[in-house]
Amino acid sequence: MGRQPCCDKVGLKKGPWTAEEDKKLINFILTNGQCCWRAVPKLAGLLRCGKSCRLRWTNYLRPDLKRGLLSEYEEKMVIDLHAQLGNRWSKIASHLPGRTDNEIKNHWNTHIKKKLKKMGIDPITHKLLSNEQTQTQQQPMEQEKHQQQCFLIEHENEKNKEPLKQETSFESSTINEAKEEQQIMTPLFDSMEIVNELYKEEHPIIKQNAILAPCVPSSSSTTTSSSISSSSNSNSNSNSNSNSSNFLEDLLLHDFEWSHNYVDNNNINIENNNNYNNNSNNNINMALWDDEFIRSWDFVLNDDDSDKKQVLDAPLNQYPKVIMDSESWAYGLF
DNA sequence: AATAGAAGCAACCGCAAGGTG
DNA sequence: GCACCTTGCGGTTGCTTCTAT
Repeated sequence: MGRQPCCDKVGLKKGPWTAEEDKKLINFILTNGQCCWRAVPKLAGLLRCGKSCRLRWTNYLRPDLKRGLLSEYEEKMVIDLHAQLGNRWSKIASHLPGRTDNEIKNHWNTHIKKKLKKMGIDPITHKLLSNEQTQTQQQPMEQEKHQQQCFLIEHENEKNKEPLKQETSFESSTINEAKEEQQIMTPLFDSMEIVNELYKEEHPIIKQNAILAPCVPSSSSTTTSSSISSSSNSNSNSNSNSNSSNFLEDLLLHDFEWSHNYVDNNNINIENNNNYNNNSNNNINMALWDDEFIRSWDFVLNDDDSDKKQVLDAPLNQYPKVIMDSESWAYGLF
């Protein structure tokens, strides 16, 4: 007995999602919440299979997603978690609020893997590659590798003396989890330290608040440098609503995570942040349901704004990725 | 300016796990 | 325990964009 396909593929659309499809999906989930994905396309009027809708929502449309490149700290975490968990991207993603398994997987395959290889580190085992391998793969990098090895040995010794403070919370939780899961791999070196060097060597330092999309109360206008944000500001003044923080709750979106507490991200040093493992309760980087964000949903639902209409006609992926805060999220789409 | 190749990433596919009757 | 269904996961594909020549 063959397995039933997830959907009847005849007549269903594939490939990149259009803005119109996105809008339909968002509208549907806004009004109905996340329910049986198989039924979603039919009810939402989409010629997609449920699987595709779920994927689109979880990987791209979900409001709590961060956009843009992984920050330095996030990348460190990915490497460290990968050393412990292997290719279990969803597990890794669960430690990085706002990031999807797909995103992390892609980033690993396109960026981190290369960097590690370049440094003579096997991205699978997180151990140093053998001399034969590294000689054939990267003779020009020989000197760099030697420096790396020296660094590793040096810091391994330092680590024995004094553990790094910033790692304590994160490591304890991940290690506990890894124990529960009968940890498969044990990295030879502390990958956090490996990556510290990695960044020294070739990765430009990126301001974290530029990547992590800080969210501030609407009274202090956020300047995330995107034209999308600035255009939304002018639009948002007309329908500002002090009660709007309850707007989505009114729509009974039970599957969403309701956050009422702002954290002033300007004062947050992510390096010292121990809340990463607490993402469901203290999502400090994304205060999702701030006024600006709610207004953007308002716009989504009331799409009679002809000014934005023309933007809707082009597929989303034709637009450059921008640094998104919660305000610009929906305006980035619409 | 044109073109080829590389890089990046959204989306697809198939399988497995978990839930339900 | 079985059959069936839905959801989640990880590997892979293929399109778009970028970069080098």
